[in-house]
Amino acid sequence: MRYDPTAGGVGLQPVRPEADPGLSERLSLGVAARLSRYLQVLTQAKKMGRETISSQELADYTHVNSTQIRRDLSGFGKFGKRGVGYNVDSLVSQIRKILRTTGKHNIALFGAGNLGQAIAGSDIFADHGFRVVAVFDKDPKKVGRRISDSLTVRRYDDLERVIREEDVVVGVLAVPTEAAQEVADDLVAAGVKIIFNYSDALLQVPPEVTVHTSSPAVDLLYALYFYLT
Amino acid sequence: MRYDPTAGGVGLQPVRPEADPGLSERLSLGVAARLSRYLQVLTQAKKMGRETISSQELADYTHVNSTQIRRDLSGFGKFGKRGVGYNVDSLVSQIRKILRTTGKHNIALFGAGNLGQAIAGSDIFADHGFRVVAVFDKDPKKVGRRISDSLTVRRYDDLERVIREEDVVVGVLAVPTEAAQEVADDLVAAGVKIIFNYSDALLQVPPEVTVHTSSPAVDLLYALYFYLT
DNA sequence: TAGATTGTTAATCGATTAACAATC
DNA sequence: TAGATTGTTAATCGATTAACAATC
Repeated sequence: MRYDPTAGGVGLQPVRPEADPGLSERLSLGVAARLSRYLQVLTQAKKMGRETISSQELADYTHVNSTQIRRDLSGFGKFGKRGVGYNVDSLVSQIRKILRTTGKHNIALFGAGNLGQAIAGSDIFADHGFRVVAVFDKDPKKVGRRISDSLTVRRYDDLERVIREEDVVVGVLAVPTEAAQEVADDLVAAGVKIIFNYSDALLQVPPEVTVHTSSPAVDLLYALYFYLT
Repeated sequence: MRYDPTAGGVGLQPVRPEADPGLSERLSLGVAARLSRYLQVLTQAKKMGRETISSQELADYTHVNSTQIRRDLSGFGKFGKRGVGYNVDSLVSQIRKILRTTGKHNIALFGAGNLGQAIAGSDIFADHGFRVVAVFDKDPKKVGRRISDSLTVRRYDDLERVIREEDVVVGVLAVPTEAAQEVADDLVAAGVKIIFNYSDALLQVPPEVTVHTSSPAVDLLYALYFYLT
């Protein structure tokens, strides 16, 4: 592909030193990253009513080489039909099975400002089995406010209890940069292992916790370089 | 690294077949992607008052291997000091020089809803030399509304003129999925070559136009896989 | 049948890692 | 000096690509 945002492919590491030759072998980071991206495009294609899709079309949308895509998929079975392509529905469920993300996963959202409301109101997460089950804000004036049909802003002090009761696995930070580290610390203390950071804070977390920082400017810089040269 | 969002590294392609051994050689996609990420961390580290940073710290924040980082940088000069690390300020300007993104670049934002307002109000873009110079919305009720100190929502019909007059190089779509393709078409017609898409639409654009679709759910799915296994 | 697209191989290229001398 | 960290090499592994037979 010409432009790869997850060009994070860039920067992969081995996952475990020991071998596990069975079917239950853990995916490499690269394969898992790419399968996730195929899933996103397939989900959207399904919404648009597409029944089949070719590896070339998937390549156009994901910026992953079409041969690479066919190879990634054929490693798990013969999902395609020659001369036709892949059935969208069936490929979605196959990849979900491979990624073991067929279940529902609960998210807690921090910050009920513009960004928080935008996230709560969108279905970018819902489409992939993630559900925002709680929204927190430190501003007492916002507590109790209705954010969507099913969400009301909660008191920040209830964080630990809510995370336990609602079985939250991911914390999403839509708070000001100055507040991000404190929320991250509280999430770590509450046992959350995945943090999605929309602020530009550099978060300090223990090694067992994964932080993903959203950085649209990085993608723009990258795109711009190839535009300028 | 354990977790690579730009793991887009995943899916890189050769840029040009011909060789160009001079100093003006174009960066490979992987290198450009990684340099962009170093820049983001360095910019934030600078904000936090850090004077030096080691390749190991950069590795922790970017999820790129520290040897890889030292190698990427040493390809352009000896920027570090043994036993000390890299000077943050000087590394920022070196990388900006390499990426040729020292100038200012103008962005037009589409959609003045929650997400659009969040983007206009943040400095994620501003920190990297991008400036939102115009905000558009199709809703007549929003036109004329003040979004920030310097931004007022404009009429969508003025798109072409504004893009020309303001020298806009990037269009950011913070519009509903249904509206995204139409805006993309109009941007392409106006000559914009980089589109940043926050909707989950699968945009159809000519090959010379680069689309980056923000997909937080993809990153979550990926992080979740390694959490579950 | 003809056209399209998968599944797969083989070759190349770049990323990743460990290791360590150089040096601040 | 002692400790830390860069710059660089060499080995390995995975991504990328072209090419094409298989087959829908």
